[in-house]
Amino acid sequence: MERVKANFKASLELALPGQEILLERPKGADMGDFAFPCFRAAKALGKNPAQIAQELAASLQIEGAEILATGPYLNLKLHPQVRARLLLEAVLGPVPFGSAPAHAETVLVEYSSPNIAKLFTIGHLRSTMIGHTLAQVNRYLGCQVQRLNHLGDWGTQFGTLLAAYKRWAEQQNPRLDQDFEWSEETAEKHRTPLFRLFQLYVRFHQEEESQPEMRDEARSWFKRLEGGDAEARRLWTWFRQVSLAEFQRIYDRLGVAFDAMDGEAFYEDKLNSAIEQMRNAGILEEGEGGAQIVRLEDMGIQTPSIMLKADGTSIYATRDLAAALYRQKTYGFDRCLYVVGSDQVLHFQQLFAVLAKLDPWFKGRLTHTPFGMIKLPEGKMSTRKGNVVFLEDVLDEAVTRVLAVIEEKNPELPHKEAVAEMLGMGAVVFFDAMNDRVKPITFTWDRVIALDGDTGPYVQYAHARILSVLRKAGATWVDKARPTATPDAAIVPYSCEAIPPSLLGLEDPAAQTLLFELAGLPDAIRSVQRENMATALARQLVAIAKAFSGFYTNCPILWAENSPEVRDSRLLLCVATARALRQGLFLMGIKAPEEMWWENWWQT
RNA sequence: GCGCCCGUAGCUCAGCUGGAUAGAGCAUCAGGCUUCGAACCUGAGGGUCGGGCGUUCGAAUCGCUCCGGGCGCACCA
Repeated sequence: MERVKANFKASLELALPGQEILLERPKGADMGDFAFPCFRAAKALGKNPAQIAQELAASLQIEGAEILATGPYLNLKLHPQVRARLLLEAVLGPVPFGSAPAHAETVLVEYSSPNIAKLFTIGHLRSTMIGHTLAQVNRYLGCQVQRLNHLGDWGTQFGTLLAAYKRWAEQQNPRLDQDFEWSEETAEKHRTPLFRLFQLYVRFHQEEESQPEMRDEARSWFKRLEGGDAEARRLWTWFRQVSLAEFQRIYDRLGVAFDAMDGEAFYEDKLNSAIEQMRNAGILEEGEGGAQIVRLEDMGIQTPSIMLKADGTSIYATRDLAAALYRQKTYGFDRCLYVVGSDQVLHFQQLFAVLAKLDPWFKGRLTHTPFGMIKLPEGKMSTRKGNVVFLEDVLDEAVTRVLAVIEEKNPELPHKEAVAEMLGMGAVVFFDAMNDRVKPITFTWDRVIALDGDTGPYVQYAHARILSVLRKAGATWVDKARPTATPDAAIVPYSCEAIPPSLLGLEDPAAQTLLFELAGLPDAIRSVQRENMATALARQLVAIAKAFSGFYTNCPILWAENSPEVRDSRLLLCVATARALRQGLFLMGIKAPEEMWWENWWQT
């Protein structure tokens, strides 16, 4: 497929010397596989674009394809047989479809980064799953990826927590294992020490509004913590431990993992040298009220970056700076992506500006990948105010709804719970990717857990139907659509399949459309890497699933016109589609059940 | 007030390094299961791409401006 494209491009370069040849993907299979818009060439040559297209169509020849002038476009359209052969070779060949060979580029992806002592909300899902997808895709495309979880385990919030614990918990419930008499538990499953910590945090902020002096209490506790106070340290360690245990449970459920979990506290002993570097560079100065700041007006940023507060303690900017310097030394990265919400754009602009002043090496290597916040219909979510939607509640609700559908449509299905888990997760995670833009999302249960239409379960359903057909065709066919071994972090490995000489039965327009959409997958994967958004991949998977449905309803597979050759080519197309869907979902962290059925190849 | 982001079908959103007739899903309406999974498919209606001006052979896409919404703006992260 790539060879034909390169061939086409080379021919055009020969025919139009000096012109830059940019090939596009036509809108549909009937128009062709590659398109060359003639507008620019027309302008340069002072001719009508449609006329140029016709002249080129008459003069160019590519084996196995027609070259057609369609208005101002010159389209290369492969013969159906050739298209089928090239595509099946690409999907079923030895190289994972759409992947790229390993190369030396090192990409750091910082994502998830929850705050200790707070619970995972639906808001954390975005950073976690977008980051996971970016990490997977970059690895698939041959980059050396480091997945970093920059845990929020340091800062004034711990002062808040320590102060709150001392005030209300130490006497009443020092181990946080039972209810506070002043609180209302929300649900049985939240009755954990971490949830009690969360309650302390919320209460502190509520009372702080009427008693501003409590803020100083919190700040002084953080100062004690940063100063090495033994009691503060002991409690901090324990809070952290309690939190990590619950985070891990959620990561396991989401199938997300990290190469490093160095939180903010990890950089504590690296802050001084970072401050020193800034001082030596002469960019640190004293601002209003005695804080140490870096002025950034010359970089077009009016708000200076605070590096040390007036009381001498560090701030998140200090720790982010130290982290970047540490990563420079440790990984020598080419790119570092920060998958963090759009409410922090200014912070990252400041951070990148300070780093660029400190060392030009950083220029162009740092990218903030912002995403829109998730709002509730009644307004912004705020952990402090306690009006949040917890991620686990969303996942549980999704699974419950899927289970209800199963009971209705397929009550005999074995392993219902496991299948429901995969589909519920798929619905929530896929929804997030479909809308991966900077716009804020208003959370409503029905939207996030939709199961019909352009959703994860739609794609998963297409996959399950394919496997159902293959099961009826025989065990060897099922095996072709199954991974051959445990996948590594980004690649589901499949066996290489020989393509038979005859590929009858794929000339039907529905089959050709499916081939065309499959051919769009590599571009979609590259687009994820380029745009740092999962949207293109999610939408291409829907397009493939939709095209499969068309193929499935229009082309009989198992009893295809009494022709074994037709049957085999169509089965092969099914295998290719199943692999593409499964691989694509896998990159997004979504599992594809075979019968909406339990399977456990990824666990061992 | 200043800065950044966003206004596309009734609803939720794609499409944005300018290019083919602006596309999906949901909802509504009309059809399709004695045959490979109907968690599906086929069709219909539905649009001043927020308004205006500009650049261009060509603008949803680029620039300016106005309107509407979100976020941020020095010791939280």
